[in-house]
Amino acid sequence: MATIRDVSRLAGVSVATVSRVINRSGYVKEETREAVLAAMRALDYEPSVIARGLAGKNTKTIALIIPDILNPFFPEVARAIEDQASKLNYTVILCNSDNDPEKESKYIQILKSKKIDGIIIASYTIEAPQILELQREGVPVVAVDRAFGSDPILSFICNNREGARMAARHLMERGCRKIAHISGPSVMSAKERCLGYEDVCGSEGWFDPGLIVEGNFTIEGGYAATLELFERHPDIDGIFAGNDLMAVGALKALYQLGKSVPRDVKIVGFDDIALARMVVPEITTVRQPVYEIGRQAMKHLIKLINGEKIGQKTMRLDVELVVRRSSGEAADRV
Amino acid sequence: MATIRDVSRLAGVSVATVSRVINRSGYVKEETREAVLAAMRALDYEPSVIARGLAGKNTKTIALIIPDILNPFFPEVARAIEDQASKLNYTVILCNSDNDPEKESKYIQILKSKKIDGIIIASYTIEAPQILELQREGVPVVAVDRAFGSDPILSFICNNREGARMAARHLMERGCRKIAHISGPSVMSAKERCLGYEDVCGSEGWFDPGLIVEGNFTIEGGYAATLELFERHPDIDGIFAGNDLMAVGALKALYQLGKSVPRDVKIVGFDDIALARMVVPEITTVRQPVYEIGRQAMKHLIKLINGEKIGQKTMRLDVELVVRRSSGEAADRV
DNA sequence: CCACAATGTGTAACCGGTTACACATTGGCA
DNA sequence: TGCCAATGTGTAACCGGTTACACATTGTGG
Repeated sequence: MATIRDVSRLAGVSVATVSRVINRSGYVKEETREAVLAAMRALDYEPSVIARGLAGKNTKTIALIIPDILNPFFPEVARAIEDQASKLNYTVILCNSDNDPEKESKYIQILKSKKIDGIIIASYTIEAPQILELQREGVPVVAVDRAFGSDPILSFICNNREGARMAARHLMERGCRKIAHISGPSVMSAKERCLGYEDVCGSEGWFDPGLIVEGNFTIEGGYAATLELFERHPDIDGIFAGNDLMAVGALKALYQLGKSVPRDVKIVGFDDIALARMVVPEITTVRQPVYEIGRQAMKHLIKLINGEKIGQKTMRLDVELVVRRSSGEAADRV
Repeated sequence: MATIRDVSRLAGVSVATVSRVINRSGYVKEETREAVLAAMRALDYEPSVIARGLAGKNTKTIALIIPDILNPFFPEVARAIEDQASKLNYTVILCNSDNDPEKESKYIQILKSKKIDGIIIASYTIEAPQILELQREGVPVVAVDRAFGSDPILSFICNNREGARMAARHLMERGCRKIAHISGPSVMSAKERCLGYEDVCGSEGWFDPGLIVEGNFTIEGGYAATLELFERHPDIDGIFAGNDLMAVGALKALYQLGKSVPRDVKIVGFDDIALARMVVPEITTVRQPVYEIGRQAMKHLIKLINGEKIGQKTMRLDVELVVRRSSGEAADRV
């Protein structure tokens, strides 16, 4: 690969001039510029990102830390972020943390030694102090799907509580008289969804705290939670699952129990991952604007990288109810 | 962050000695070694991967080029590779190519300028010459889920043909008398699966070339293909789909047609992605050892990176039939 | 006891960029 | 016309490692 010195030699100028042309910095006579560009083309020259990084500039690399790419929610996040990154000539390092603080720390250590420009993190385990520490060391961080209260951390999440209300209201409108909630682990987004459910159902005559069961955001969790729910309350006719995975688990459990969806029980999930449309019946869900969240996260990370002073707080994006078969009319065939 | 010179100063030795300690190269007196290690610890020193890379060593970074992380097959590949990479202190750059040769080239260009150590590629579009060119430039490449005939390219795939035979035989054993095949796009693995199907079914009395329909490896493709198949052959009682996504599409189509699975029609997929266990009924499938493929790919990529001379050819891993409900006894409830 | 290998350590060039600073040259305005 | 700002370009140090080479020092066999 050609180096900047090869180019400078061929163009008959100094390396500084070539660097100026590359970075559009300082003064360069138009004539010289052309000569340099010609030389670059002739040599098929591509600046070394490594050398640039060492010399104190961007490495054009960011890291995405997620719990597990096998969880179908995260490929959507990853794709959105990678798309944006790629458009901006950035490259994304994928890190699966398994929500293990130790793995997380190890990764962050390595990422720092690689001088990455910034981190987008979606983790249930990482805590504010750790992120603030990173920021202090000069590493821009943006969180997604995770909020941090009043700490000055930029994060993009959706309006969980309002979405949950929409889901619960929808089930009520469809005639459900006993609606259960399968909640997620005790992270903020799961709690907010639970609160939204309580906002709508908490004051109903049929409400009972036993209608809320934890499902760990997994299919298995949703399955087990549903079996447990029906043991306690055989007359449940609506389930609002804290995410789509648990909704799918609920679907399987109901099939097992011999209940028909949506005739006997209606289901609403949350997230609108692709899986929601893959199962039969397709699942009604609250769509998170995942792609938009990824886009915004990346966009703002770049701003932070470029040293722009922007407000570091929690940004909430609107959600949308997507009605499908799982909450449809009982008469519907498919 | 402390630098190697800080460490050398504190330990009272030269940078060369520190470097020797870090790399376990050359001679270093045990005493000196300890002093250096102590200094490193005291300063919380971590060598800069960037500087190392510039100085001609590994960047401890590899790239994974896949068509699309949203296709549920690829998170499994990505996870396997990332796990291995992480164990070996490597970091993975994720690239979605969308099977677009232009995007692919752009990525490869960037990756080279980042001096990554190697590439693992899973792409239907990339062709042998491009990979050979990369190799010539000194970039180690390993392919997964893709073979390249006689070209000296190391690739890991599964035994598609034998797997397809297993699937077809299984359907026959389960009593199917008219088995259709939904094939994938014209890439080698899809073709091999089709051949395996023909090996088993081609000589049956009921066989008809019209029983093979292309489904593009997508859910929608599988759905459409199934509708088309049943229009032509309403008496089909078994479907071997070239991958699980198309099997899920077939499942949806059959539900739509009012056919019961497995009573009226039995389905077998291929890959054993997590989705196969998420739908109802769970799908019988031919399991690719995806994790093992990822592990091997990464392991061998490292060997190539380390300059080991290893045979550059297609490696086939064994598959396994995983019997689930979609091909189960008609009497089965779930 | 000496020659020579094995061991131990430091100096400085190098990887390929960026950039502070110095040094022209040009041009506009008092 | 003279002076100063704006423009244009080059030199060389620097980023933080690696490593060839030079130069001790120690150990060993004849």
